[in-house]
Amino acid sequence: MSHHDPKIADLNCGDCPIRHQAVCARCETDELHQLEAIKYYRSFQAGQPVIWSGDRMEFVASVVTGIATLTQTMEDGRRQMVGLLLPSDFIGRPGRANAAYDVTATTDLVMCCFRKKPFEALLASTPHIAQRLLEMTLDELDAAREWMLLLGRKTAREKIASLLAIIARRNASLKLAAVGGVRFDLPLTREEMADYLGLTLETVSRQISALKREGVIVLEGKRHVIVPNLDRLLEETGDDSDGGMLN
Amino acid sequence: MSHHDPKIADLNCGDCPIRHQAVCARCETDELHQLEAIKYYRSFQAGQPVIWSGDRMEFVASVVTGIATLTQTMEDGRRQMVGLLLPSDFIGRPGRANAAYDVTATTDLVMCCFRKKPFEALLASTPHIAQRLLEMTLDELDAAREWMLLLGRKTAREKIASLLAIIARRNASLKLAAVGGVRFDLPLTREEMADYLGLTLETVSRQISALKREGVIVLEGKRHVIVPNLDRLLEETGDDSDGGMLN
DNA sequence: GGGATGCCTTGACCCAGATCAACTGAGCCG
DNA sequence: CGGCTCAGTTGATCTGGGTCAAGGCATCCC
Repeated sequence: MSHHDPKIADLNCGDCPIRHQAVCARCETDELHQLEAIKYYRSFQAGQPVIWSGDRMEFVASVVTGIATLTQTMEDGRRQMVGLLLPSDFIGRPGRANAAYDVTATTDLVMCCFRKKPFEALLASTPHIAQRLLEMTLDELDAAREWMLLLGRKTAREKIASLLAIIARRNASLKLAAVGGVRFDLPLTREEMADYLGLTLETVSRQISALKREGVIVLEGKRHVIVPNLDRLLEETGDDSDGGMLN
Repeated sequence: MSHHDPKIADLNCGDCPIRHQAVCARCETDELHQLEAIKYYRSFQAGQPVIWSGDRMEFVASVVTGIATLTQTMEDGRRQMVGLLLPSDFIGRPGRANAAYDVTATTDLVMCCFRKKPFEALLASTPHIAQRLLEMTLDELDAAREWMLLLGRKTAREKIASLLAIIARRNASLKLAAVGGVRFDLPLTREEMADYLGLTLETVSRQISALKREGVIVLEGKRHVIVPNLDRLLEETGDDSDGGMLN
């Protein structure tokens, strides 16, 4: 990883790729300096655990690059992913000493960590940080509730289509819906998808094959997906067509 | 309802039953006066809709007494409850003009509403309100994630046991786990339970019958539940025995 | 009283998705 | 090169919970 980010360890907040999306988004330059004083970067390789549920957490953090997952595990091994953390997403909970979920890096990951105690102090003294964190938490709550509908009521096919649509949409917005369809790499293994969707990996595989067979998606290798017609995919998600204009 | 709350409409915040749990929990008396200036009460009868998803919302609110539900509906009628709102819980999202979910009163309900615009102004100027709202939102996010595990991975029996345990625990804490077991009334119909748990009402009914048959619970009528042995019920939830010491 | 309605229960049957198992293919290492 | 591991696919079979259908039992209203 060090070859693309040779200096990530001394990255200046002003040059940070998530400067305007993360908890620090609303900070003025002086507020940013205060955050800068308590931050440090940590990197993880794809597949590495970041924290185990129940571990003491000495920091909170923002994802800078890469993807992490939040999962819960039952004693008998059943697993449910409860969050997918993308760049700018926040990890940890102010006011809580121990992690509530397992956090794992699914791709190479760089996190911007803040020591917890001083961060909590800043939260109390810097409304811009508290406001932004509230806003982000409300967004996550909405996402969690949307996921509850998926887990409780959608069919396997709808679940897969919904997951692909979420990833596709995220990439479509960046890459301006190129002609010839949206294309992206799946950041998750079949098993991780299964844990996210409340399915088994076999069902995930079968449903992906079915969508491929019917031309809704095209696969290049196992991980690279091409969506020739995004509306077609969206129809398969079970959501109402006009993506519900909130806000 | 008016016979227990003859003067709910001019209740003073100092006498409010949720004074120390709701968004206002941390407010000093002067801050409370500011909230008091923009508040008004609204009552709903059991079964009444409070807001429909997509409706313009001119207020945010706290539940004072009674229970409300948050549900999402798909075009074809599949429904998933995504939140159960108990006294002190917060309704609405600052910064959002339209409701994202259907809100329904499942019992007679009294809400303490704040006009949205001035509430948002107070949020920005009164850190005690913002802090409390952040804390409450983080708690709801945790609850939503726990529910994701239930929806994605638990069996029908575990789902029912988990729901009963949540309600039982809430009552046990109040009524100091009386000898002879916890007892409570179910605040939800079988169908509402089904919508909460991602099941059908028939399955809910069958699993409740099974728990009754096996002596895990005792029913008095359709709605009154007695849990002779809370640990026994907890074993059926699938959660790890030592309710995971967070915080 | 009797019909209507709402909530709940129970039975019979079915099917979507889980489970169990075999197999492919790519990368990796000795 | 051959064997190993890891990720994914596919088939055969099973089953938990859904679906469809029939009743039960209060409550309410004419």
